[in-house]
Amino acid sequence: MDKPITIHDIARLANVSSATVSRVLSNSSYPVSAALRDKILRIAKEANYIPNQLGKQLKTRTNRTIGIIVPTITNQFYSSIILGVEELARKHEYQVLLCNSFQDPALERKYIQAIFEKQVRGLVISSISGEKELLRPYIERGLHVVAVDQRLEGERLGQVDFEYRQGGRLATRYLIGRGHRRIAYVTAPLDRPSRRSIHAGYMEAMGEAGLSPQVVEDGPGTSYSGSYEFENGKALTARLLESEPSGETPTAIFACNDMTAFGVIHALTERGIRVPDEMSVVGFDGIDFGQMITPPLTTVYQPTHEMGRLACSMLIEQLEGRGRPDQLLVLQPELLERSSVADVRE
Amino acid sequence: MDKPITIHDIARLANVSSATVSRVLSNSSYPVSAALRDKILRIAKEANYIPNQLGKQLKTRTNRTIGIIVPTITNQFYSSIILGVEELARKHEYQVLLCNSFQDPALERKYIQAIFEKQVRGLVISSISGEKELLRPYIERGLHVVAVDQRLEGERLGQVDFEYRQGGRLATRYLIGRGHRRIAYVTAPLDRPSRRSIHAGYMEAMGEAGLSPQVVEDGPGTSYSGSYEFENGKALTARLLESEPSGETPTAIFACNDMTAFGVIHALTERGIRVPDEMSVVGFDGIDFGQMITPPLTTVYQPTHEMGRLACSMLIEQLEGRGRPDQLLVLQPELLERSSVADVRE
DNA sequence: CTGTTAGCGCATTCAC
DNA sequence: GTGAATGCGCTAACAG
Repeated sequence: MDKPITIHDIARLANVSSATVSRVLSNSSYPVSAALRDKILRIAKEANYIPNQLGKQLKTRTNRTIGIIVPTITNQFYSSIILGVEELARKHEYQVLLCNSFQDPALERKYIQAIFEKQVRGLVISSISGEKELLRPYIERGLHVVAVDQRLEGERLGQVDFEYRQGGRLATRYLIGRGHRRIAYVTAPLDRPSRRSIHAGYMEAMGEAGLSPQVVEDGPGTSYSGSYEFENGKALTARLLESEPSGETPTAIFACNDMTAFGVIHALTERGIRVPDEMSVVGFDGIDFGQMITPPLTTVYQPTHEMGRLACSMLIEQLEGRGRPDQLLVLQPELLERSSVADVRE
Repeated sequence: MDKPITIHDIARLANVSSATVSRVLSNSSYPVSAALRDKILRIAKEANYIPNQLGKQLKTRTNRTIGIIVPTITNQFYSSIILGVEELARKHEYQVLLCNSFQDPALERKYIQAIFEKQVRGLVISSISGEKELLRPYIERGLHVVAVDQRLEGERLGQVDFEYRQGGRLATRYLIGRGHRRIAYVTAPLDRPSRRSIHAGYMEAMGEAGLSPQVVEDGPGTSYSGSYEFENGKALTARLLESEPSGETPTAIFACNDMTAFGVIHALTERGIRVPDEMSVVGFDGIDFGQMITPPLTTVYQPTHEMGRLACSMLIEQLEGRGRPDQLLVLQPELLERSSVADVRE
């Protein structure tokens, strides 16, 4: 573990100046005679030269890494977004600094600060705290931000959003089309825009069909853990089933996301209620696991991987001076029809 | 987006030298009078000073970030490890540079190089290519490595390993204990140590019980995609069911990991074969999703989150000069009994 | 085409 | 206690 060799070392070895070495080794367009170039390249190779990017970065004020902040990587919804981001980052020779915020605004704040101090100037974020105030000072100092999944009100940032409301409508209308009249909506706390939008879409579709909505919502303040969504789906289903007079039991349950839908199906199966024969279930997300359970989950598909790719692409455009800093991309929902919904039996 | 302010700026503002500012702002133990300290702190705050870690890192040759390379973050097995790593990293004020290798040795190589160039000196890796040769030159130059999940033969690196063989035995013996005699083992290519070990454990347990093993292995060279494991589980099950005379059909299937087991269950269900009544299934991993499917998957539990934590802890010990660079930690398997296994009906 | 010089922002000798 | 000077490794003017 001897002292790492620098361009000066190889400059000495080659009897040239370190400037020339730099020009060659950094692929500068600056002209250097072929002879010297070859010689330097050869010597660098022999000496096993490895450039120190810190020096380069400090000098050039560029930094080929982008930060990414999501609630938790364990949720496939987010890991899929991250994969998309990383895929595009790789293509452009960037690397990814990953942060899990656990929906904790304090942590979020700390990470943003740390990222910025490391001179990272690109950030993809799925923020829950939704405080654009948090980001603003950094943006003013040159941080480029693309918000994904969660809409962030703010002028100077890119957004890859999703038509959640339309998704809520789509799923609900689909169920109505299959003959369902009593459709429950089961949801985690309506404390963020995306959830409120899905809920609104559900309400709208129910309203236009003259049906009365039935919403079961978890109370706020539940601490965030890896399997919260799943447990919540189970709990809410229990509540739904027990609170209603049996004549009023819904024939279909629409869940705010796939993980919750898994919990719903689990609770149903546990009680001997067959899906979809006795109860239809629709989720929201379209994560891969939906196809692995029995029955495969019918759901509203969100192109997470694509969202990650787009967000990263947008970000890199900004970082490299192309593209406007306030681009808004809104992706449209699609219904992913699998096998968890049946026509209602009259 | 004006020029960022540096310690020199605030030195000027406070009428002191930048050295003094540095001492105060970097929490140096070096003595500075209380009066100056307060003044500098105040001015720095007013000016919204944000330190540039690049400068600091270049000078101090420290770098509070650790790299992590895994095949793919989309597999909950790995995302859970990462979460563990990140959790401990956060506790020690480190950040995490994430890389997905997609089991591609070339990519792996590229990432290691990039990480090293960024002066990152700590790496947690779940390498598939298993070439310790790849790592050696970097280790010699000061990279600290902890291998997780996949054993890497090499002297100068930490390892958090798992008793795969014992896990294979455990699952197989469990099935035998429940009365099964024809137990098939369904696996992705036996091209890495962990898989070979599980397989060996299976063979051993079958042998000692005087039973004949029945192994279905996928051919090598399949390209890696997110749902490979699942698809493979389906395909291998189909092969298993079709190749055997019906009298020889196994009563239980042991899969090399949970995702594969999901595929197995899926294929079974598709064919109207009920789990566990007509066929028992055991997985390997213990990922969260196992409890969300129907029936909940009985499996060999691997404490992935804990593995991530331990790996990171080990790494940080090394980075900070404590702890030996060749520590080996071997975690023991446990059987996670859920509902996908039934006693065999004679 | 090549070399000299001067920093990027910071921490750290060494004088005082 | 404090400041002046130096350099981490690299690139980018500016001369030649």
